[in-house]
Amino acid sequence: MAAPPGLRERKKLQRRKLIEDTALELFARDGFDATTVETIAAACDIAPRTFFSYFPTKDDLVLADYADRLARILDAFAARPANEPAWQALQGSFEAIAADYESEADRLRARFAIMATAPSVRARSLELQLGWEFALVERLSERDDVVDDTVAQLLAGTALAIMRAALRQWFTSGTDSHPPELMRRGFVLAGNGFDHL
Amino acid sequence: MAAPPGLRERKKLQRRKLIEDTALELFARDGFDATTVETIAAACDIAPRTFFSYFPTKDDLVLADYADRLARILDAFAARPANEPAWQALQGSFEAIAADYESEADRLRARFAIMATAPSVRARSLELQLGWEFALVERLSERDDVVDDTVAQLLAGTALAIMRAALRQWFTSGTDSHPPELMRRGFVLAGNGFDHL
DNA sequence: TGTATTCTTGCAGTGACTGCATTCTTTCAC
DNA sequence: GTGAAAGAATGCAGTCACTGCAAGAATACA
Repeated sequence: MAAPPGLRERKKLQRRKLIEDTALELFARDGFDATTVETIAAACDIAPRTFFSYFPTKDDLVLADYADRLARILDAFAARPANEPAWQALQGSFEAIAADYESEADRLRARFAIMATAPSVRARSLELQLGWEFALVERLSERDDVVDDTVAQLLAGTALAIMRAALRQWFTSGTDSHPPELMRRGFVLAGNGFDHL
Repeated sequence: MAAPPGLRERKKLQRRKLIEDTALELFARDGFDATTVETIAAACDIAPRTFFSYFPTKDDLVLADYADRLARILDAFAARPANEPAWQALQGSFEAIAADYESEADRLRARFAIMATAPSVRARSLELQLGWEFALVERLSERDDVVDDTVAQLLAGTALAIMRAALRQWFTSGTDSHPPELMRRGFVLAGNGFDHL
């Protein structure tokens, strides 16, 4: 019951993907604000009301992959050797998803463009990332080598900051940069400490 | 023309403060979502339309002090000795505003409560803080000791992460903690580097 | 095939926010 | 002081995201 999850389930996923792709195209063509939910619905041949049973908000549609992304980070983190230092484990996990990012450059670049013009999406993105931070804090707190909650928050917060910086760098700099490298560089810098800067 | 800035100007500031105070009270009493702009306007004896000439959005009303706050950070940063290392200058600046925070505990606690229940405010808060980050990156990039843009983003991003962690700590932990100390602690930890954690 | 379950849809409504035109208040030159 | 110019407050009509609800359609399952 995992391979063919029934017609209903299949249709739902299919439709979800259709909405996402269609909307992203419209956003790219006409802009995020200029594209109404009604327009998206019409382009997908669904009722406007139906849109909201697939995505909670228009903003969230743009960030639809964030949930999976978080799951990937947490999985990667959990898969790290138990005796590895916390910071190193974080670095490894984030480098792993950096590789994911690289393989989806186009989609992410489109999103970056949307965020540049739609403050609400940018804001929501940051809020979701704050959720990642909390999830990481939780995992970090379970470790033996991270006793202090403040330390856990600092580690997670810095890791996310590194990620944002790396992605920003990736998008603004030329095409010759690679997320995993940028991410690693950030982790190394923060790992060594900022005191000598 | 700076001391008595004219009746018009005075009334405007007065009214702005009235709206802010009234709204914050209503939010505390009835909740952020349950308090409509119309209600706020009625309580202030102004037309609903007028509200929006004082605050761009309902969210922004809650975060009305963020602009001043940023100005304070930038001022503090600019006032730092020129030969001081970048990270140390950041630390000094953030400890300075941490002192501000401590003297406004009540107001900030009220805001913290609002953010806990109103995701849009939380999101907007993070977005405004991203603006602080950019402003700091700009200032950092002007310095001789920060040549690399990635480094500037890392420094600023981490500083903001430290600030958030410190404030979170302040609000969740007992009343015996002090923002400047919490802030300093974060800066020291990040200053020393996370590699040994 | 019939029935329960799970969407999809339409409808009516709320609430934030905007543009525009109007009216009122403050300012300022005379 | 008076009158015009500038600025702010207001009212109105409208857009758009988003919601609850109830009816209708599709799917699952016995």
